[in-house]
Amino acid sequence: MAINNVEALFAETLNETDLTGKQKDVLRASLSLFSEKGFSQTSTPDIARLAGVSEGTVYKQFKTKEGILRAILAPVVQNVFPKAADEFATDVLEVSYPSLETFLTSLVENRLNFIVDNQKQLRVLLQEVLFNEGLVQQIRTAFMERVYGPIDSALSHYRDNGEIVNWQTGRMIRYVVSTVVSYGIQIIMMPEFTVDTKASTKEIVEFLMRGLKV
Amino acid sequence: MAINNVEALFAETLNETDLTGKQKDVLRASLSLFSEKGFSQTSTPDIARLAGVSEGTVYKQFKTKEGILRAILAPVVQNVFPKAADEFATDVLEVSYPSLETFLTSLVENRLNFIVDNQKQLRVLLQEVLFNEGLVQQIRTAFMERVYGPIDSALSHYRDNGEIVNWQTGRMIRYVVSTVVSYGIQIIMMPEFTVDTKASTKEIVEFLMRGLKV
DNA sequence: ATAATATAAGTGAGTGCTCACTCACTTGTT
DNA sequence: AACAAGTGAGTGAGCACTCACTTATATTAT
Repeated sequence: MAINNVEALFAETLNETDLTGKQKDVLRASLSLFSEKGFSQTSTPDIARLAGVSEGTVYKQFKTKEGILRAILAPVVQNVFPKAADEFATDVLEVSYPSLETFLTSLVENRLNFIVDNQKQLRVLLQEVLFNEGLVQQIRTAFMERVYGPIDSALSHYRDNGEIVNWQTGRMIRYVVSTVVSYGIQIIMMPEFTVDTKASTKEIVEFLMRGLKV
Repeated sequence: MAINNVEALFAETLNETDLTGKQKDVLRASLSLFSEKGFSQTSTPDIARLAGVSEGTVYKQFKTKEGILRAILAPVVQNVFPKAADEFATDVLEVSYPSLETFLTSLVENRLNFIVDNQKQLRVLLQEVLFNEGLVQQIRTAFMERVYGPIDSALSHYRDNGEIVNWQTGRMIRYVVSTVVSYGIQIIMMPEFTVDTKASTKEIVEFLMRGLKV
């Protein structure tokens, strides 16, 4: 049974910065409100109240409301894909290629856990990508540079070995991502229900193996 | 090559109401702006300017900005699922069950075309479901009552015949929906690129057949 | 057929409120 | 004493919405 440790993770991220205690309070309050109500429906007086600071404090470090949003999302955007790529390199592909099932299991479980760990930020990110084309471009670039490459290498390996269907990488990634997201959306939209990431991983991989394996 | 006929469809919907010309202008302008900028980032002066009416006119019929949003989304929420169910009954299941592939092809193509036809409203709906729990509940209820039943019947038929895997209906629906949505998201997020719905349908069905068929 | 009257639709200046943000000042830290 | 962090009243802008008035349309009387 996976435990929702988004608070712990965000707290860890905050601890790594040299912000004052009150500035960290501002970020925590902002994330909560942006996640619950949306960026636009959250006012800076709201943030000040929840953080227990003055309105001027809200602007001291981040200059604008938009700056607060960037401070919250930048770590997610910059870390989600590099982290995936790095973990891939060290944990999954560094030694000889594992079986396809092991590869998919590792990938899927890793991403489900990431969704569990970052669900508030992902909820904020989700609403932002609808109208923030700069952010969409940023995510797309990071994805192509840091994630597509390693997975392309892995899938090419299995394809060249005749283990999986001879489809374009983009197409296969689309199916993997959309199946993971269909479980991930439940985590993001209904945080009151804990999702068994191990059981979910098993179901996802079972379906993907059937869909992709020769 | 599918043509984006959302304007034609929305125009048809408007023609079916007894609203005045200026009121219809208000709705058209509202949909465009809500879709492009989001509900919160759209102001009622914005709507008045684009519709070419006075600010008071914006409120004449719909009373509040929120009322305009409801007027736009209600037809989508009330029609998307009933339409799916009705079309299923008359076009797909009325005669004897077709082959699994024909069934999936019909379903997938129908839903992709619906996404194409309603992409602006779906874009608005997407942002609303993030924070409007009433709307989410409404969609969920409509889905369970009008869509789940017919698809459950169909999938039970194929399962009982030993044609597909012995998985729960909810699980299989999740995979169908998420795969369709992975193509549909491209339609919604990047309307400047037309999506070949027939080719997409073929790819989707190929993957789903592999994933579900025994 | 035309004029008068009633009703509906539309108008846009104005309202009260809240917003994002500022900055002179106070408090806390080094 | 100097500097940094925090404060909160105040600012200008723009919001959603109102409403007294104007214009357009429909109905009725002549």
